[in-house]
Amino acid sequence: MIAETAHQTEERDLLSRLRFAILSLDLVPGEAISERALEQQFEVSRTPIREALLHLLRDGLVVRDGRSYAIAPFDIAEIDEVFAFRDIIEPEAVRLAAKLARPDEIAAIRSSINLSHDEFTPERWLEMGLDFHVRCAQLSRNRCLVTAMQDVTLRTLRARWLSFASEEGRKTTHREHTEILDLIEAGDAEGAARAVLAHSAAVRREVLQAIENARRFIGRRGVV
Amino acid sequence: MIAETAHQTEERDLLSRLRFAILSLDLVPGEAISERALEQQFEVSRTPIREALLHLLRDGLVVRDGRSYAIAPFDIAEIDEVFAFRDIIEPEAVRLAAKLARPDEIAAIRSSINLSHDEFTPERWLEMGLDFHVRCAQLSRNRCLVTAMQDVTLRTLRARWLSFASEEGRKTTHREHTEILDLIEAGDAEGAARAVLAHSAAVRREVLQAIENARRFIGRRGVV
DNA sequence: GATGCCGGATTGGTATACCGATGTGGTGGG
DNA sequence: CCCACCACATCGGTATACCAATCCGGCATC
Repeated sequence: MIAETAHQTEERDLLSRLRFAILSLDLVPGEAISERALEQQFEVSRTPIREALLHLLRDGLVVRDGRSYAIAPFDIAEIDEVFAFRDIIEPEAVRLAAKLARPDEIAAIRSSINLSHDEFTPERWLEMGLDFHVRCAQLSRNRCLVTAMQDVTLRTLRARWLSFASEEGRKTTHREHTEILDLIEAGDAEGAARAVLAHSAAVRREVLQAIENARRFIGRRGVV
Repeated sequence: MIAETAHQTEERDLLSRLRFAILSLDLVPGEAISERALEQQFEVSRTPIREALLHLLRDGLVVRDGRSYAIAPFDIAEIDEVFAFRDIIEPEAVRLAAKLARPDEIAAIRSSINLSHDEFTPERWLEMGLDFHVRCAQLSRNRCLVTAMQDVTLRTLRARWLSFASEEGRKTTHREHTEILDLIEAGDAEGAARAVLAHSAAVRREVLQAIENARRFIGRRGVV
């Protein structure tokens, strides 16, 4: 079990490295990329590159026009659709969570978000912050909701990356997450649903603002 | 544009062939499969096999335990979760559809389901029958809803395949689909939402019944 | 006879060679 | 000077060779 992931580590590592390169805008949105260029850049063969590209394609960080790949541009319309979709599934997810969650599961999430709140590294914080919603979805005991929530977080990942910097935003997020968790723990399904919707709206504003602020850093083809 | 998909055809073809082999129970649920065995069986190299397996993994028709692949067993719990998830997203999808759909789009879907009703080949019929819900989701103008609906249909694809045989079931499905489309066209959002829920419940019963009937054909490891 | 160990067969992961298609830049002709 | 055309570079798709890890079976030993 210890060495079991050794062969996966490299592939996971490549996926993470590629994803990080996209998130950090090292690979600029809208830019065409080729398997062979990435092969040289990341010093691995095309086979794992292809596999990673398929994942990123699924996650919406990479797009294909015809035969060639490109870094996905910021798509305001898509982000709107993602948030609209989130507003459909997440209230229902936390309603189910409020009914089904066990205290120890809630405690685990609570310690997780407190931990991530103490950690300062932006990378860790972002991953934790996104993880919260997925872990809440897991409380619903519905795997479809979990994967859908994963999809939602992944598709807004880059936009949120733009907006992680603000200390105030972090504190707000932590407070709202805690509030949601409290309501789930109290079994208040409707309250949790409302809190989630409010949180979603706040994040949406923050994200769209961040894209607007970053617009000049990104090329014309970087925002659609 | 005509020959543009020539190179894709083979890969798509492999994916379709593999999927068909799984759906038709030619590859039995729960059975372990290896890339090299498939390579010989389908007479293509491992590279496209790997790619197809990744797709099928995502669609839930193939699972991994550790390092090796296996045909996904029928997972009753998962099917329940899929239908529960569908009951969350599809009512909202048709509500949006009822508000946003253009008459020509509805007409296109209507002719499509009538066409598929006339076609007798089970393969074509199944694809059309599943396509209906995805195309309704497209009317919502929300790509997340579309992909989620695609996911839902794919994850129940094999189970529905088991239950496609009945002529009566086909007629019922066609009638319910027509009814849903009528309500969307009339702009009756709530009526369409109710009709979709009723249809989902009917399909769910049908599917679970089909699995129960097929239980003896599938091995012990074929149903979880 | 049971058990433990070792060796070969098989697995997935990776690297690489080859192919046909596509797009592009340079050159020659109008 | 402009346009058409051809050669070449490069792309993604495919096939295949190689590797390390793992699994299984048989043999030797207790």
